[in-house]
Amino acid sequence: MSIDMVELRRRFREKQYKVTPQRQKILEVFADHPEEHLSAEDVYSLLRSTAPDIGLATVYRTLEMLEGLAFLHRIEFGDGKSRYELAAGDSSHSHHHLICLSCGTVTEFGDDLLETLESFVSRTTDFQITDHQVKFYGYCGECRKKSGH
Amino acid sequence: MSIDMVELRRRFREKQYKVTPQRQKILEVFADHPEEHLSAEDVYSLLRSTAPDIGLATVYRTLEMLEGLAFLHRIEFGDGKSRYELAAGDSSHSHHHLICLSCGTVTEFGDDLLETLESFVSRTTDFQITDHQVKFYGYCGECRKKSGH
DNA sequence: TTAGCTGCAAATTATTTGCATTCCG
DNA sequence: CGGAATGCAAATAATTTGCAGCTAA
Repeated sequence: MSIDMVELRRRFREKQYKVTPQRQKILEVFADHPEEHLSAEDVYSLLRSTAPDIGLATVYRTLEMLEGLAFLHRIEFGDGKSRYELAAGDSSHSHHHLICLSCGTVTEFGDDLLETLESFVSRTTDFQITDHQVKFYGYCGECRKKSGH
Repeated sequence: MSIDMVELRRRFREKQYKVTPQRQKILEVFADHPEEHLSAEDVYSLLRSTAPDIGLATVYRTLEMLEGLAFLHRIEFGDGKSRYELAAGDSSHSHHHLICLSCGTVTEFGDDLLETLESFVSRTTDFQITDHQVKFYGYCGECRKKSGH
């Protein structure tokens, strides 16, 4: 996956953010690791080889900013650290997470059945939904085989 | 809402946990604050008047234990602290959270449309789901009125 | 009696912030 | 040039842990 630099510059300019090499490198890390849920520390480690001079504080500041610009999605899996993933380009960002209670593995599950629920909520409340997040907890195939859950 | 002490003693005995006054007080706090999402610090503060000698560490340890026993549900709203709420007695624990991006208010939304999605996942993957968590982000009625989102 | 609890203080861990310096636009 | 952004180190904030003294079963 690669980053649309034109779109990036446009969105940055809008908020008068500067396009710095650090920010580009950080986004690249996500582009190079699709389907992964990276913590600030993860990103920092992954940058060690390519750009060893980027500070951890910069990573934190950049992640926060990129989330604000909707380039990244923040997810909390309950392990104490925030994790991020590249937001899908368009609207169909709908994928959910299956979290195994036994081994902790997180797998993706893409689907849009949730749209039904979303529109139902919109219809029955005065809440305007812009985004959603779903997590399923349970036992993955591997673990079920091993322990028979 | 009140706690079923018989059930509690039964579940505690199973894991040989002791029924201490501290643990009871902590559960009472949740019983006295339904529909709220309390952090460890919240619980600790609420106990100040009734049981000023309960330490914060005990609160943390108890919350973790009660989550393990499924007496409590843990939720992360992304504000840096874990929050807990009383798990509904039976299976119909299904209520979701509507999180306002503008004012931060979290409201409950009870529904079970999600069962459909859950059974679909079960059917199409080898993942056995035991629980789920849904969060909707958007703008609440109040804020929409004010800012016209 | 005794394994499990508790309170307290000290230790960790994730994240934030102050500030002098550097750099994009 | 000038306001933003960066790196580093120090500061916070949430949660965890070690330990000696308690207490439920």
